[in-house]
Amino acid sequence: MEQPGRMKSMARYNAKTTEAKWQAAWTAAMTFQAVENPDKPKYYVLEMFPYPSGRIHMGHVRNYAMGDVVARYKRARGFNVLHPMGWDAFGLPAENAALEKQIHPAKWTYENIANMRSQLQAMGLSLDWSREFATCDVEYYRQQQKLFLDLLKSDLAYRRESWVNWDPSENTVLANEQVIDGRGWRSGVAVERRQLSQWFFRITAFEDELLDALGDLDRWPDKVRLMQANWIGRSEGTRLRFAVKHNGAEIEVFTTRPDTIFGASFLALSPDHPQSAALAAENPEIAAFVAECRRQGTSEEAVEKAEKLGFDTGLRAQHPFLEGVELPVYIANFVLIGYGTGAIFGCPAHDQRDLDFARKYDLNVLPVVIPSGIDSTDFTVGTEAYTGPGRLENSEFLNGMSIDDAKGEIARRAEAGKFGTRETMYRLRDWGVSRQRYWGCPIPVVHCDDCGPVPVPEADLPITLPDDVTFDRPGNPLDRHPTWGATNCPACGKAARRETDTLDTFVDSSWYFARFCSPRAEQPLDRAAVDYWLPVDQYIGGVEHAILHLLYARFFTRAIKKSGHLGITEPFAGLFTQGMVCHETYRDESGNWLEPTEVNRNDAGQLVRMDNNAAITIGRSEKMSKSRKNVIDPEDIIERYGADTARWFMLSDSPPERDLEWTDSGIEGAWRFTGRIWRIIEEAAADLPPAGLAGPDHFSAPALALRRITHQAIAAVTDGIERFQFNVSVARLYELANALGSFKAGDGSGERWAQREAIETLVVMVGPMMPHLAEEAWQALGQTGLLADAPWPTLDAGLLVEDTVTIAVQLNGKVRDMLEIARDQPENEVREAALALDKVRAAVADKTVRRVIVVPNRIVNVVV
RNA sequence: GCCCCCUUGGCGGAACUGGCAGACGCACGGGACUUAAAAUCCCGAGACCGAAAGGUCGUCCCGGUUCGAGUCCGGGAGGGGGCACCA
Repeated sequence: MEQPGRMKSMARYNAKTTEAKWQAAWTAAMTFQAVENPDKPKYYVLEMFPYPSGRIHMGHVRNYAMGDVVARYKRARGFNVLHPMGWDAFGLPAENAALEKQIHPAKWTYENIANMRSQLQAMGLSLDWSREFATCDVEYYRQQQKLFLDLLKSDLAYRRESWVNWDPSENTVLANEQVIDGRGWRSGVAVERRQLSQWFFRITAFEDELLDALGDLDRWPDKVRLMQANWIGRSEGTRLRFAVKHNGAEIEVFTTRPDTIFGASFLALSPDHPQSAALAAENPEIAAFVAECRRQGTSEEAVEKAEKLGFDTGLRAQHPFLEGVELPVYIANFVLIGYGTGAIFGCPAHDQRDLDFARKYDLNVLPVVIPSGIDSTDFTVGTEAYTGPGRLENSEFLNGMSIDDAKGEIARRAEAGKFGTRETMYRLRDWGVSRQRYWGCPIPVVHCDDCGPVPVPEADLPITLPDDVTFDRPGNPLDRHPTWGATNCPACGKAARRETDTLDTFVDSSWYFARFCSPRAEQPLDRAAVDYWLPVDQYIGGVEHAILHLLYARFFTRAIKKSGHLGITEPFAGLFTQGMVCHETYRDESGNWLEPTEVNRNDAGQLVRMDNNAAITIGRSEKMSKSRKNVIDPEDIIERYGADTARWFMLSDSPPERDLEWTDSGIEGAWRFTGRIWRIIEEAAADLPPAGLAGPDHFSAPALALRRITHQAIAAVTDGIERFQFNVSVARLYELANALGSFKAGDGSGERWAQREAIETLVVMVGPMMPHLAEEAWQALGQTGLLADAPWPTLDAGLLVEDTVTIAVQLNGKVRDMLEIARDQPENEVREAALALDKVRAAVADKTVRRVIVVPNRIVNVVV
């Protein structure tokens, strides 16, 4: 195969030198440095900042290619664009690297940043690098510590006990992903759940607001808004108190279905419920059962999927509405302590989990909601609970009511009898921000035996991480550092210990977008700068951040607004979530994954191992990942084809929100197109009229036709970018290039002029996607300024509409013929013209025309 | 388990608000250029029947609404995502 760099044809476009040339030109002219300018409309484009893993991957290329299209396009439309870049630089991988490679997390991180920065710079992104920072910069986390103190002041940060995954052999807290089948990923030892005193942010203070405001985020994907709404999980329900028969205790349950109370056949407590603990203390069997439950995973999924298990405590609770009816009290593994009251009443007929449980423990299943049209005596519940609509039966005073009325009636009676209240419950829990790790922002608090936790005075900030730490032993290096933790209480002066927890890295990413407005400010944020730039007009990133990062950032914005750091409520006015980059997977005969570079196509067209020509198995396409070895290194691609080609391929074909399939032929096609554009320009440039010349009054037919195509392309490409359909914009650019490729300019009036117009339009509109090639072409066309500063082409709407239209003529809904007719003809004329067509006459023949539907300029449907 | 999304030629996909399905690209076939190849350029192409003209079928499956459905509604199948310490 021919090497791209050694093409012998007339196209001498050299991506490597050209890209470097224009990158240097943009830097020299400080083209992308953003300066506040109240006279210009601002536009803040932001891609989710990367974790500095050391190398960019194709997901980054796709993300930043999209963001750059928006940034450069908005610049061309006259906006003052802010497009910054930084590093989400704290987190676990640096500590893992420290452990594995004996390299300090800071050194590892900053080396990675340097490497990735140069990789990103090779992409030719229109970034303002003067605003760059990393969240592990002392200056950044110093400002973050101030924000933490403000959260403490406004009572949005607090401390309480909470459950964690504890690895007893490594003496460390594990992330969920570090727990595999209930065991620590490194130690292989069974993980325990343990309570630890930890810091929390009171996100629940904004739960209603965070939910309700989703409705106004109309430039967010519905999917993300729905995921956040489900996450917050507001539900209206009733809290009911049940009296326990023999010990006089009470059990409070929360239910969203109080209407089904007469179908209740048991109560169930979470294993983590205080009463379960009390019972366990007296009964070793219960203690064993609770311990068993704690070995099951903590995620909602694990809890819901596990076999429903219960333990009959022997306690009996009085039914609140049925004298003499007692319900057994179980401890059950499917009741979550974190939601509601940690106790439920079970109505098996109308809840699947309760039904599964009831079948297992042979409890009564009494239907109390009957679907309309079915007699209650005919209605039975087998293995599937009935959760649909209906009327109440078998329910005393509720009989005949709708579900909603019955819910209201129970709540009223419970409130009147003082054994229950209406209540709104949320699934959302406060945000636990404590991490027992080194590589994070130290929490600026001192623990004093007398005063308790005391905030560090602002003047004493930053609390910096000590450099002399080791990772040869498990556990938190801050905790076992010989001197770092020792200090004096800011309140009483007595000897005290520093907080050794660091902040969740989601805190770092909850305000970085605001810091970009004034990255060197002495305070966390400069009000004038954030008031000018915020909110982010277009945020772009992976859908994997749909819930946590975006919800935390929305919370944090509200939290720091309370302290006056900024004035906005919602940080991201527009959000776009891109799809992943995928590639086929390859395995050899023994099932080992193979990299694409280890695989070759043989003469028979089959993929084989490059080293020994052995057959391989091609697996389905999956997200590029190191574990499956199906990765393509962007650096190799940029080295071989150039950044423009890589960017163009990322934007072609696949809709941005969907997954993109990486193929060799796809990148080859993109690369061919760069050559094609360059040829079009080289062949035409010499014969074009000078730049900036006014057009003639009259255009020949071919010139006019080309102008129509040009302006139709302007409309379509612009629309595609505005609607985040870059693949459609790309297709329209191909069409324009195709039209130019076959256009032969003759002596007809305005033909050369129309050709220049079309070529310049192509170049300007290709600019946001392939900026280097476009700059080079712009120069070749005799332009003196930078294309990056050139305006977007102006649409002449008069050239969009043709004089005649082709109307499809249908008979009973099936297309039978076409009708060429002047556009915007009166309806009756179109109808007559259609009926006069031979095919229509033949088909109608002796039948009566019952109806003729005319859609102007589109379609005629003759119904016989 | 619960919640959500997706499904259109050999492939990626296009189709504004219910109005000509398959734009554009990839792969493929034929041709031009070339000693030859590569590159480039031109032409072809949803499937089936047909020499052709033309016809029939066709947007995962089944049903519905409508003059008209890829698009709206109901049911189903297959694939994917999220579910609280990965970032």
